Amino acid sequence: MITKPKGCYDIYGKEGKYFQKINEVVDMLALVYHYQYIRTPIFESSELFHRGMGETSDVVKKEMYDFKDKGDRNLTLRPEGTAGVVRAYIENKMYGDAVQPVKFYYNGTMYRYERPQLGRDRELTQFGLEILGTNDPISDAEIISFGYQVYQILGLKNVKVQLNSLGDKESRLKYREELIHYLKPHIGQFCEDCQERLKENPLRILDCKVDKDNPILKQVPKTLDYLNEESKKHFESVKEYLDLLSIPYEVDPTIVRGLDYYSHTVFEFTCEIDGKSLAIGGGGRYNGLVELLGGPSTPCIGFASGVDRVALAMQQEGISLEDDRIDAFLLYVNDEEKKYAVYLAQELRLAGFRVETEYLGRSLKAQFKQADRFRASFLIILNSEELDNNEVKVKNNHTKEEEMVSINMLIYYLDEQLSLLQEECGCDCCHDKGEENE
RNA sequence: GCGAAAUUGGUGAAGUGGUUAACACGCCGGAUUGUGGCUCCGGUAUGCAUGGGUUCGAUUCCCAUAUUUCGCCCCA
Repeated sequence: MITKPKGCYDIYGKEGKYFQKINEVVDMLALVYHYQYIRTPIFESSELFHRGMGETSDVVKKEMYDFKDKGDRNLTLRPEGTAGVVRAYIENKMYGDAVQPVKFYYNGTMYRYERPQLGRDRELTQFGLEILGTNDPISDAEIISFGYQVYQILGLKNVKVQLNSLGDKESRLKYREELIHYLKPHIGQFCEDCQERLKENPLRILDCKVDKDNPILKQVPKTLDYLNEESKKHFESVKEYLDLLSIPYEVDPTIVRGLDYYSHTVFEFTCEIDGKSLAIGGGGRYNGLVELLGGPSTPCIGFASGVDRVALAMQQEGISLEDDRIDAFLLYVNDEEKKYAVYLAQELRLAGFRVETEYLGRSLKAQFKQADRFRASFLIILNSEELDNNEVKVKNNHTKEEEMVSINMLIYYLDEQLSLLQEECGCDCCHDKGEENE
């Protein structure tokens, strides 16, 4: 048997529906927040990601999906969306466009060469936003607002916004030095990994799982204390706008994103699931990246969220999706009826009804079962003799009542009956049956 | 990149070095020759991830590979 590659997933069925729902909400919000859709290549020159994300990190060294094509070009499956968008911005000289800032949203698959484990696949789906060309704190607030609203509209209850500021480059470097200086005398008390981290990645010590309760960390210098005046002002302003927009947030000094390109505002969205808080999205300001990749100095902010994880969170919170019952199932037995079923199915579908029919030539009994599986509101039972009289038998699958309906009137009849059903039956009795236990 | 465990039909799974691989759900058919969701009856694995080996004989033992799960590194 040919199996899917390691760390990849087939998304379909119920999970597929969650994906569709998320996409729908993102598309809708993108429209009203006025973000244009961008679709960049799934692979890019390796250099783009390697330069953008900092050559030294483990991420680049061992966790990129690098490959060579037949022309011996070094390519990499995109590990995230921002670098591609920034490349497109520079390559298409969008910094010269009349409309500024440039606001994009995307939705697509990303790839990471990692050892898979729960919630960490090699292929994952993310949607994301970028605003390129403004440093105004209202853009920080807008990005966070967009993300927050996606989760709200999807119905997630336990989403938290955690906010921090790394300050500008100058503040960050100063902070890093201070942190190393502070931790160095005590580093013997930390786990081996942290002792390694001190040199390469001291900020990561702050959210080490092993040492999180070490009292030394309670007194640790905070990024916020090392912000220069301008950075501080920016951060204060972002918070004010978030208040204005009634977006709840917590300032959390341990939010330090992994990539080098972040500066100033950084944030994460987490969702409480089974007592664990799971990051479902995150982002921040990356004022230096456009320049690093060869464009003019351009302030930007972005956000990305893992669709897989959002879907998981929705599932865990028991958010139910729109009813997927069909309106009518066409039952038939002989060939004449079958032909009519095929014809009628198209007519009804084009009139906007959700219609199914029998494909496997099963017994009438089996067709009834099938119709129930589809949770059909109406059963249309075709009978040659009745067809000759231009009539079909329509059975209301809720009341079990049957009625002969003239074919001319069928569309009108179904329309009326369905709205009646909806009025009477906005109840639980026919919704979510058999949808539980998952 | 490192470490550990798992892999039996459409699904959940039990089980054994030796004739027919339990049970349940599902599915198909019948009882009910065009009205189902209940009941009863019957059917339902080219055979136990793949490739080697040990053996008179392996799904059961050994090795390798693949995938999955968990932990580490790292986290976009």
